[in-house]
Parts: sequence; C-alpha cells; structure tokens
Amino acid sequence: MWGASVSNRQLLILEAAARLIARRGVRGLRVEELAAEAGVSVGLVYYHFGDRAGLMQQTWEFINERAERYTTSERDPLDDPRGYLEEMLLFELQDDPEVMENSTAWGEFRATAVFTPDLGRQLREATAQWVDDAAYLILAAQKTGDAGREVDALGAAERLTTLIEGLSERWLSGSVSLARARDLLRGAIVRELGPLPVSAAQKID
Amino acid sequence: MWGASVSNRQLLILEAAARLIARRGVRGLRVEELAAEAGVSVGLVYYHFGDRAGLMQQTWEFINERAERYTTSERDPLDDPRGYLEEMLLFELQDDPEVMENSTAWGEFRATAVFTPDLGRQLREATAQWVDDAAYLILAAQKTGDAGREVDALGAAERLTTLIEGLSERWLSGSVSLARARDLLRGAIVRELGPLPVSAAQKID
DNA sequence: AAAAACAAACTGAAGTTTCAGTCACGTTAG
DNA sequence: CTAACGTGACTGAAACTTCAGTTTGTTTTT
Repeated sequence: MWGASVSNRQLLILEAAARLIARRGVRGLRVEELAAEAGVSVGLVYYHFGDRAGLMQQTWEFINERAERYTTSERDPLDDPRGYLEEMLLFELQDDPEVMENSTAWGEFRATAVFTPDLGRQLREATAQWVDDAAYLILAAQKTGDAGREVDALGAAERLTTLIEGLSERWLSGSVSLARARDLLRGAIVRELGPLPVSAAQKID
Repeated sequence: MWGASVSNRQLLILEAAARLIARRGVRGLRVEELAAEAGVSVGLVYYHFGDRAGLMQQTWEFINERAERYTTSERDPLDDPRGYLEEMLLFELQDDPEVMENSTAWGEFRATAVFTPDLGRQLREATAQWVDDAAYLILAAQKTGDAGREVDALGAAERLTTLIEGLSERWLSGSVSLARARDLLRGAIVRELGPLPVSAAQKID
C-alpha cells in the first residue's frame, strides 16, 4: 500500500521500535538499543527519521496502520453488527504478541500524552474514531434488534472503549488475568446493550 | 501514625515530588528540580531516600496514604451504601488540584508498573483493596435494596473501578471533558446496579 | 552553667553515567 | 560517476550520584 514511501530497512526499524516500546515503554526506548534490536546502525535511524521525535511519530502511525489492518475482520459489519462489535472489542484483549505490543504502545502513548500536548491531538483523533466506529455498530445493532432501542449508543460506545483501555492496562500490569478481563468486558457489553435475543435477527417490539 | 518515621523535611520533599510527578510525570521528574521545588539541597534528597528508585517508592506510598486519608468521607457507609459508593467513585473525577495531582500520579505509576515489576506488586495490592471496598459497598447496597439482587457485586466493582481509571486518563489527556466523564460514570453505575428506587430505603420484593 | 564532644541533618560542587544527536568515511545500485 | 544507503566511533549536554565539609541540636564533662 505505502510500500513506496517506506523502505525495507525503515520497516525493520519501525517493527523493532514497536517491539521495544512494548518491552521498555515509549520513555524507556533508547535509540542505541533500538538500532541493535533492528540490526542496523544508530546513524541509520537518524538518517531515516531525523530525530527521536520523528521516530516516535512514525512509529505511532505505523502501529495504528498495522492495527487497522488486522483489526478489520472480513465479515460484513451490517450483517451482524453486535457480533462484529464484540469481536472488535474483545480483539484488544488477546494473548498475541502483536496485539500485546499494540496495546502496550497505546497505553504508553496515552500516558505520555498527558504531558505532551502534541501527541494529545493525534491521540484524541484516533480515540474519537474508535468511539465513532463503536457507536455506529451499536446503532446498527439497534436496527437489527440485537440492542435495546433505549440504549444511548454514543454513551455506551464511550464507556465500552474506555473500559477496554482500563482493562488493558490492568491486564498488562498484571492486576487481572486475561480471562477475567475478557469476562468483565463481555459482562459490560451485556449491561450496555441488553441481553442478546435468542433469535438473533428477531425484532424487539 | 508514622509521624515518627518521616521528618518534616522528608514530608516536604514527598509533597514536592507528588506535585512534580503530576506536572512532569514519573519519568520527567528531575532530582535537581525536585530539590528546588522542595526548597532543599540535592544532597538531602539522597541523604533521606538513598537513590531515585527509593524516592519513587516512598512517593508512591505517600500518595496512597494521602489518598486514603482524604477519600474517606465522614458519613457512615452502611447508612447509604449506594450514595457512599457514588461519592467515592465520583471523587476521582474532580477539578481539584490535589485530586488531579493524585489521579495523574496514579496514572503514571500504573503506566510505569507495566515495565517495572517491583511497583507492580504494590499497585496490585492497592487496586485490589479499592475493588474490595467497592464490592463491599455494592453488597451493602443490595441489602438496603438500593442495588438489584441479581447484581454481581465483584464484577460490578471491578468494572466500575477500571472504568474510572480509563476515564481519568482520558480526562487528563484531554480526550473527554470532566463533565462528560462524570456523566459517563453515573451512567455506568445505573447500568451496573440498576436504577435507584424512588424511595431509597424501600425494599425490592 | 559553660565548654567540649558527638550525632544527625544538611549543603553544593565535583565526579560519573547516560543518551540523543553528529560526522567522517565506506558501500551499493542505477 | 553519483546519489542514496549505511556504519560506528565520537561529542556534549543533561541527569544521577557521591562526598568533603558545614550547620544545628543534643548530650556529657568539668
């Protein structure tokens, strides 16, 4: 897709950065360590990314693009919006290296954004997008009858996505097990959208 | 209580540390800046706390103890457990310097704990305590009829406290307004515990 | 009660480490 | 040839830590 603008070597560095951020955090990432992890020289990192800030910026974009790519299920959202939503949300809580890498990086960026307004803007946009996607799915679920009509779609979307951020951080810091986090999220979905009707496509009237 | 083990000057330093962590983050805290903020010499910080890690450790304890002190309302929890719970939870989302300082510091420590197992243990304990307190209040609310009998107290407590952590971070990073965050939390409480009966003390039967 | 001895608290400049960023110089592809 | 790619030793500033010495307060001695 953007294969033209990012060379092999750059990709190598970005992947290493994502890996290292998951291991040491945004603030714990050392350029020299990154170079070693990627198997390139320190100079090359600066050659391609200018400075540390540029590297972080690109890494952030890289992580988001990668997440978008693998989050997107091949199923049609409008076919089973509630199922799609559940899948989308539960996706963030998985014992998969790439997902954990992403979650950790997101958590780091969120924590960092509290002190650096620049990052804040990007974070707000990405978050708003995520909330909107969820709200859209909830509205769709209401139309198919898989969510109660009285449900406040935007509020539910905000609460559920926020909850995931909290669960993700608790999980990654060892405060809850993965299984428990997933259970809690499923419980929250039921409480927000109401129980799933026995016949999925049945209309509530 | 531990007035004997912490001197005036140490307290001064810890207070300054809490203030600075809220302003610059755990990783952004500079020992020299801390000394200036506290109005003491750099050497004294090391004299009392050994090294940077020791300082962080003690600061974390200090913040927890202070939070516990001011979170405790003078009202009797068993008189109106649901009201007490709401107050306790909403307390974390307030436009008050000391609360913001604490929330920011908590967020920082949570984010840091993902990469430093030492802090992780303490964080787990503090979190577990908080969840337990909330669960206890929910159980009490069920007895007074202010929460549905079918409510899963522990699950609700875990979800609500986790949600607050998420809301707090979104608020502090500017992703949601304070008013919206409070609304979302109130909404979550209703969805978890059910609507508050018109007559508060009335038993559901 | 004054002086001396001692201990704890405290200072700030000097020493050490860490780390982002640079630079002079090789290598490869078109 | 040349322009892009790539290297790794080096630099300087910022930050952590140490330490020799000062101040302050308490206890013991005469």
